[in-house]
Amino acid sequence: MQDSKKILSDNNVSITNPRILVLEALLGNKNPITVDELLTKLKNQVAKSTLYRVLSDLKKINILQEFTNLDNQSVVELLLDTDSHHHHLFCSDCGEIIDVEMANEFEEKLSKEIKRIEKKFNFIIEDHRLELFGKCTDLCENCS
Amino acid sequence: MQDSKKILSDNNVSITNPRILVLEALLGNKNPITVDELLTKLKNQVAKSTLYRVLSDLKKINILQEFTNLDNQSVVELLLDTDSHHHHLFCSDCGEIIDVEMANEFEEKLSKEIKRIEKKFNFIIEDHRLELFGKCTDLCENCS
DNA sequence: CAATAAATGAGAATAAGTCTCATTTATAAC
DNA sequence: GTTATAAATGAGACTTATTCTCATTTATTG
Repeated sequence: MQDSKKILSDNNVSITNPRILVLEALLGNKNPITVDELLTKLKNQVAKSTLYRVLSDLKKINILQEFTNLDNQSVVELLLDTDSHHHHLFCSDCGEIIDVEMANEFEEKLSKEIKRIEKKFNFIIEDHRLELFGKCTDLCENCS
Repeated sequence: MQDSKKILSDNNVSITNPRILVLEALLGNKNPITVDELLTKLKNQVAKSTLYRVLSDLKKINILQEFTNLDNQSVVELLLDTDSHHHHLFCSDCGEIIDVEMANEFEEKLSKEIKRIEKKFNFIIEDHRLELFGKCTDLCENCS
C-alpha cells in the first residue's frame, strides 16, 4: 500500500487513486497479467480509459513492460529497479506466462553475442527479450 | 511463381489465387512485414477477410510466424524449412525489423540453458524467440 | 465435365484501444 | 487550511484491427 505511493513519488508522478489501484493490482501479481484481466480486476474502480492512460504513464516512467501472449493479447508486467533481469516461459496449454531467470553464465554469453551483433550490424542494442514456448507438464491445475 | 504453388501442394493445401498472391508477396520480402503493409500491397487483389484467412491458413501449416513490432502492430514472416534459424533486431528509430543469425556457439549455449530450464520448471520447451531492441546507427536511409 | 466441398468477397459485427470534453482532484502558493 | 491552477479522471463516442456471415465462385475428384 505504501509501496505504490512510493513508486509514484520516486518517479515524479502525481499520486492519484487510479494510479494506486492499478499499481496495487500489478504488485499483487507475481507473473505477467493480461490487460483484459486487469480491466476485469479493476472494473467499477477505474475507468477503462483511465486504466489505459495509467498503463501508458507507467510505461513512460519505464516501470512497465508490455508484450503479447500466445493469443496475441496484450500482457503487462511491472518491472521495478529492484526486480532482477528475467525472461518468460509461455505455456501453450494453459496460457500461463512464467518469469524465468537464466543462469548468469548464459546471460554473459548473450551479452558477448549481442556485442558481436552490434558491430556486425552497426546497431546500438539497448535491450533484449528471450521468450520460451512450450508446455508445462504438471506445473499448474489448468494443464492436464 | 512456381515456388508458391509448390509450398501449397507440399502442405496439402488447395492452390488458389489469393493464396498464391499472398505467398508471393511474402516471398518478395527478405525481412518481416506488417500485416498492414501486406494489406496495402494486395489491395484490389485479395479481399481483406481473405488475406486474414490465408494468413491463418499459413500459420496452421506452420510456415508463417507472427509477432508484433515496437508499435504493437502485427508483423508476419514466412518461415520455410529451408530458412535458417534466426532472431530479430528491432530499430526504435525507423521501425525496421532485421533478421539476425546468432553464432552457432551461442545457440548451443542457449540450447543447454533451455534444457536446464525444462528440468527446473518441468516444462517441455518447443521453441524460443530472441528479440533485440535498439537503433541502427547508419544502416538505413530512414534513420538520421 | 459435373458434383461437391472448400475458398472467396463484400461488408457487417466485434473488440481493443484512443480520444473528447465536462468534471474532479492533486499540488503548490499563500 | 484555503484557494488557484494544472493535471487527471470518467463516461462514452470514436477508431481501427480482426473476425464473422453468407451468398457466390472456384478447386478438386471421380
